[in-house]
Amino acid sequence: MMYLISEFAEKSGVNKETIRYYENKKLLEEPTRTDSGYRLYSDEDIKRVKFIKQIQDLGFSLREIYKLLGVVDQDSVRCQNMFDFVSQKQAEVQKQIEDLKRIEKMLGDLKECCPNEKEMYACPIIETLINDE
Amino acid sequence: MMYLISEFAEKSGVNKETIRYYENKKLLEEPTRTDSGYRLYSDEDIKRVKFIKQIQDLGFSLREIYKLLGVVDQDSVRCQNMFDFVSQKQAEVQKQIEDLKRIEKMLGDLKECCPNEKEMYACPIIETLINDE
DNA sequence: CTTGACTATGTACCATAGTACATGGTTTAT
DNA sequence: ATAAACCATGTACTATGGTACATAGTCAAG
Repeated sequence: MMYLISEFAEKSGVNKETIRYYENKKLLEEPTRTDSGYRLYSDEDIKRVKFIKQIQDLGFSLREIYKLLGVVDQDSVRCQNMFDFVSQKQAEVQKQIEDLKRIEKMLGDLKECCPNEKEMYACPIIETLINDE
Repeated sequence: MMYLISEFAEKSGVNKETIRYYENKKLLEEPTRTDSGYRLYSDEDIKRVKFIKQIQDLGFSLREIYKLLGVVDQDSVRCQNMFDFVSQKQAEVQKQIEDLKRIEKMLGDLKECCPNEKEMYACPIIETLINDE
């Protein structure tokens, strides 16, 4: 069962420009072609695009996915590599969360320094930000 | 005390292309100029750039800062607006944290499904991601 | 045998936040 | 008076993840 690019894109849940973009970025192999040069895709290819999308949702960049797929395509020790990959990303995400928590607290602190009369001209938030060096 | 663009940029902690970029984006007003057209900046301008940088670190985009500075420059009801601005961003940051927490948990779950023998060929993580539709 | 729908390629464009560079004018120092 | 060091402008380039479009070839139906 082979598909032309439009049907393939639809079944994969992306649009066809994205397919070509992924091909260009080496996330997808060069597909087989018809005699006239039309790209042909299989169900395996659909799985691959869906995999890309799934893992992209987990915060992986296309660059990271590219590296990961290189590992997957090698088809050896891939389990260890996948585990390490996920672990590293988890650590990154944990750090992002910590960073955002710090920012969230700072925003809360800024609100705290606001007086109740919010119609005043002098804004303590602005003063705080400017003078806090 | 007036500064040429290089000294101004250095005192502000950004480089001079960034200054011109900010001017272009209307984050900084058109500066006064020398007879020959050189930009001249004051200590007030330095405060403004530092303010931009401070609030940028809190997760505000330049687009948002532009709007915010519009409010600040009007110099009326600015405290209320500033308070609302910070509150809204805090809510956004809280949502980002929740999203990242969900992702962090999913990454943890993926690791859980890994067997102890990490040398195997079949990778449960990959299977999970492909079949999890 | 022509029209419409599909495909190919390359390139430009979107936002974001700048950075870098080419070309030309100005100022300062020797 | 000339070179170094600064400034001006405009444009192109960086990364990211695509989207859109112009031009041209292909395929199926009527």
